[in-house]
Amino acid sequence: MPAPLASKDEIIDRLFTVFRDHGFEGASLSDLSRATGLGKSSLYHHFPNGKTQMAEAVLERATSVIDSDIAGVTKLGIPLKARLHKVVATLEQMYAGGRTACVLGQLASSNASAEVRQGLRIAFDHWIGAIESLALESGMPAERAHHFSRDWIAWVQGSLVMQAATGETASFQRAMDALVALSGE
Amino acid sequence: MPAPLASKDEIIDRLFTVFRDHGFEGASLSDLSRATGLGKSSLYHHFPNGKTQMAEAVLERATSVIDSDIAGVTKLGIPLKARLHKVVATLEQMYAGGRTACVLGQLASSNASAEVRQGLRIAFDHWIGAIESLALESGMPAERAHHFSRDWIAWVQGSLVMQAATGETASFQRAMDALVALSGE
DNA sequence: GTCTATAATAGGATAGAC
DNA sequence: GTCTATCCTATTATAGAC
Repeated sequence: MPAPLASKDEIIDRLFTVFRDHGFEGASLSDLSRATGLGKSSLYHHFPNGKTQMAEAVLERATSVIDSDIAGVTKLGIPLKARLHKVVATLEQMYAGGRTACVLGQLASSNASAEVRQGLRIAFDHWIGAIESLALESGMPAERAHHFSRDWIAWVQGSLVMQAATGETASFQRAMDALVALSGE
Repeated sequence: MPAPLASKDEIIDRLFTVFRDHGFEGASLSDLSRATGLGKSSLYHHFPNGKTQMAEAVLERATSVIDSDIAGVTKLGIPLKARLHKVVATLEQMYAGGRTACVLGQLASSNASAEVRQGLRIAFDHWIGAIESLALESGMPAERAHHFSRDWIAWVQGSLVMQAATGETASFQRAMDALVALSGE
C-alpha cells in the first residue's frame, strides 16, 4: 500500500518498477493498480490504451533517464575517467549492484505491441550512442567503438539475466570495471 | 495445427519452443495445447502440476541438450579448434544465427516457481562448466577462465535480448567469433 | 492417453456516479 | 481525477466419458 502520489511522473515511476520486476505479460492491471495506489479506472484515465500505453510511457521515461544520467554525463566538462565513474555509479544504483532486472530487457523479452518495440529501439539506441561516444573519446577506433558499445551493453543485459538465474552479480561488476577501464588501465 | 506426435520428448520439444518464444507468463495453456496438438486435459495427464511442471521438463531437456551438444563436444578426441567450431555451429543453429530467444533467458526473466529457478541454475551451471573447460584447455589461467565463461555466456544472453529489441545479430556473431578465437587468433 | 464439457478465477477494459 | 460496479474474455485447472 504505497503512499499517495502527486504527479504523472510519480505514477510512471511506480509503473516502471512493476514492468521491471514482472515483465509485460507478468504485470497485471491489479499489480499496476496496487503499485500506483490508483484504481484501474484511474489508470485508464491517464493511459486510455491500457497496459501498452503504460509500457510506452515507462520506456519514454527510461529513455529520458538514459539521456540525462548517461548521455548527459558524457558531455560534462570533467575528465573522461570521472565521467566513466559517474556513469558506472548511475548504473550501479539503477540496477542495485546487478541484483535488479532491466526494464528494457524485460520488455524486449515480451511479445509486446509495435509501439513498445519502437520505444525499446529508441531507448537502446540512446544508450548505445552514449557508450559509443565514451569509447571514441577514449581513443578507440570508430569500428571498435561501434562494436564495443553494443557488446558491452549486451554484456550488462546478459549479466542481469544470469543474475536472475544464478544470483551471481560478479559478471555485472566486471562489466562495470570494463567500462571504467576505457580511461586506460 | 502441428502433425501428431509420438513420444514425450516430442511433446517437450514443442513446449520448448512456446516457452522460448513467449516466456513463462506469456505461454498460455492454449498456446501449449496448440503447439503440441494435445488437449489441455492431455497436457495435465503428462504434467499434473501444470505449466510449472512443463517448464521444469523443458529445462531438464535444455540441460540434456547442453550436456550432449556442448559439454559432450568438449570431450571429443579432436583438436580444440575443431571442437570450438562445433560448439559455435550448435549455438548458431540453436539460436538461428542470433535471431531466436534463449529459453533459459526467457524463463530467468519470469517470476516462476522455485523448481523452475532450480532448473535454471542447473542448466546455466552445466553450460558455464563446458565453456570454462574449453577456456582452460586453450591455456587460459584458471581465474580468467572462470570469468570468461560467465562473461561470455552473459554476452550471448544479452546479444539475444538486444536482438529482440533492435533486430541486430552482429553482437551475437561477434560473441561466436570470440569463442572460436580461444584456439589462438 | 485422449477427448468434451465445465468449473472457478483472474485478466483487461468500460460505464457512470461523485 | 478518482471511485465502485460491472462486463467479457481468457486462463488455469478438473471431472468424467471413451
